[in-house]
Amino acid sequence: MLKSTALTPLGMSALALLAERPMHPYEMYQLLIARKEDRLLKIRPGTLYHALGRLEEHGLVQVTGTERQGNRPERTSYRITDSGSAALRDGVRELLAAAEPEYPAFPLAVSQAHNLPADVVVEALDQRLAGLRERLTELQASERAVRAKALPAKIWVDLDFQQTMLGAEIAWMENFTERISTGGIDW
Amino acid sequence: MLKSTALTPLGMSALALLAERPMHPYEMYQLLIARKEDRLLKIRPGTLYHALGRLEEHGLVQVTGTERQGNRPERTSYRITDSGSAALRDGVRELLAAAEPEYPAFPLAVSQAHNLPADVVVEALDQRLAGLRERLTELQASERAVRAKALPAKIWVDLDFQQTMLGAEIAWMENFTERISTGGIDW
DNA sequence: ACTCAATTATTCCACGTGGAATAGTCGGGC
DNA sequence: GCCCGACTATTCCACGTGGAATAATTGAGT
Repeated sequence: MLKSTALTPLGMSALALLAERPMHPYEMYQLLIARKEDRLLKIRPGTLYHALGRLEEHGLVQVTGTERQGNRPERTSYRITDSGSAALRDGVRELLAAAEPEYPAFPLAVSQAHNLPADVVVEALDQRLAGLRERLTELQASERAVRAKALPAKIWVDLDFQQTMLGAEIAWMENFTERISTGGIDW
Repeated sequence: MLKSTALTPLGMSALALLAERPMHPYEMYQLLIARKEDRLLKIRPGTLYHALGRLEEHGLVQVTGTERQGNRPERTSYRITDSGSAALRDGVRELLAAAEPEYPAFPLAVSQAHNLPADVVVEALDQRLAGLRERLTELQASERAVRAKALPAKIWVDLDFQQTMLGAEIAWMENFTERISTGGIDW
């Protein structure tokens, strides 16, 4: 299987679902949404079909069959193969270990902010801050929800991580806007 | 200009360069690398040409002319237009204010980590930690370098931001691996 | 009973990225 | 004086994503 072709995020999630049980793409879509995995990756039904097609080409999944309900479009179900299971484990491990930088857009915006007058920057950052605080609140709510269900901690560690990172970003931004407003940085 | 088509990161950087002075794509490439902007975005010469083409289609830049040195390929130079300058300012402001989540791969990996045995997870995370610490060291070196040049602070605020975020990530990971190793989270 | 909206389920096209291919030129070592 | 590798400069193709298009079906309100 020539480890060559690394899994895309969506491919990895799809494989993980098929590791639970066989299903068809749209069912995956519903499950991912129901489990709020759209907090971790962009989930678009169209992309999912492409992803499954690619996984099949690479021999990581197989079609188990197609069925039809009334006059609806045919549903094609997939199941994971042995090399698919291996690829999933390898993929997760590599992703955990990967230190290659990713490129969020906000730092770029910060680096270009000097092109704008201070008051415009502060106003924009205040808007962003409001949005980030809202997201943090949602994450906290999600954590309370899973805690209430007494699920094993290892299932929701990612919530903890996201809250930590979001918290750090908010703190930095508060400090930064403060420094601009009070002239701590001259603009 | 129908604000419709948002700037891509590379498009924004290219526009910012042309706001300084007209130049040709490869010159932009060299400048961006020299300024270490590849810490903020992925810079690939090929992509740059496409980006310029698109900017031109949208009327944000104009060809100023083409010249040829000896037998080398023709160089096409661009300059920014008025609506290009406006688009740059708007783009930076919107990016600063944008609270839409982006989707780094690591949280996904964390959420899937429960598929792997604890010792494999810890080993992978240790690898990652090493990489992150290295990147932090580089950022610190860069900051010392710009500080030494006594450049205005608003030019390198992004270094501060990236260090803060990287520091938060490292701290979380140290704590997390600790909790797994000592059984604080059961796996 | 009727209609409008949402859901089910998939296909397809346009766009942006990344990497390879191309091809000429310059500088350094032997 | 010659060759090799790095640099200059651009083009092109393959891939993955995201959104629109399609089309049938169920459910909710009137």
